[in-house]
Amino acid sequence: MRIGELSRRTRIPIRMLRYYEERGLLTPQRTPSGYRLYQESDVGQAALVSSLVRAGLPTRLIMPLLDDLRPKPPAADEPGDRDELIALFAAELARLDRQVACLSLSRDAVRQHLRRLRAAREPGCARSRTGSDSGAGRAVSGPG
Amino acid sequence: MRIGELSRRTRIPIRMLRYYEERGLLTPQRTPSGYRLYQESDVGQAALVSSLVRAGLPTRLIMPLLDDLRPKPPAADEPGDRDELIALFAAELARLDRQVACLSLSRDAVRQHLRRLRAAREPGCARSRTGSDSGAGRAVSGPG
DNA sequence: GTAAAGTCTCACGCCGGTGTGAGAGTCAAG
DNA sequence: CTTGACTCTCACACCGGCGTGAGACTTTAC
Repeated sequence: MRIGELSRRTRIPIRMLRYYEERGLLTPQRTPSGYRLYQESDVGQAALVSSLVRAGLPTRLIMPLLDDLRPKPPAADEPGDRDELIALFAAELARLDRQVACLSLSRDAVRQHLRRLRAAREPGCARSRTGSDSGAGRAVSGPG
Repeated sequence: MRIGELSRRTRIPIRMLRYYEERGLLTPQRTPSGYRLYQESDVGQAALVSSLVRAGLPTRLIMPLLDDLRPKPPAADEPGDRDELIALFAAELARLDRQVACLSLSRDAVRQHLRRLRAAREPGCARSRTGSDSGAGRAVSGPG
């Protein structure tokens, strides 16, 4: 499929799909005329990438993550900077740990705040069903 | 205390402390000569703010959060944009939930990746106790 | 052939969070 | 007084994620 269809199906702006490619997170083929050609599996991949990006992960980190999550043979990287890589990822892991902690804390705070906000709204005046949903979800969906 | 001490104690760059003030997240008093004067309680506050920011919360949302967490009388905001605020925070909450999930996933993947990396390095050579720490934590600490 | 929709690249710009430096004022210590 | 550490404001700039527009080409539909 071409970029437009992928965009429609994933709800990811075309701009972003190109951006992901620029970052090496999506590697569509090209038609002779230069149009990007995506495969069915790219739908899931794109959604995943988008999800990770929105989670605040730097794209640099997403790439190796994708490599790791895919059914890839434990092939030969360049051994040599292994130690360096290990250090890098260890640092990254620590950072992620901290970030998760912060995030959880923030989430709890927001939750708390929301609760109060909602409680404070209807002290007595019954105001049946003020729409208070939160259209979340449906971002990462498998290609099926 | 002045900004330098606060910076040392919170490990937050001075620049950022000023930035937080600019955003209304920290409101130090001033000496006659213009120096910022922080109180003991600002240590915790600053740490919290920093934590929230690093978690990806936009500063605009942090402000009302802080208001909420503080021992404040349930005073009169402008009622009117309440609904708007609620919607906003609901969306933010959803975002955070997703973010936490994604982040955890990523963290696990990184962990996994690290494990493989490390395993691949020492196929046979016993090398007792390869240091594998990750100095996380100790970001948000209460003032006392 | 022509029009319309889709795509390409390139490039500018915004925003939020940060780093950094310049130039001036403040304060404590000698 | 001078000196050095600290602080002030202002301002430029970077980076990452994103929007948007220009100008050219491709594909599709009539």
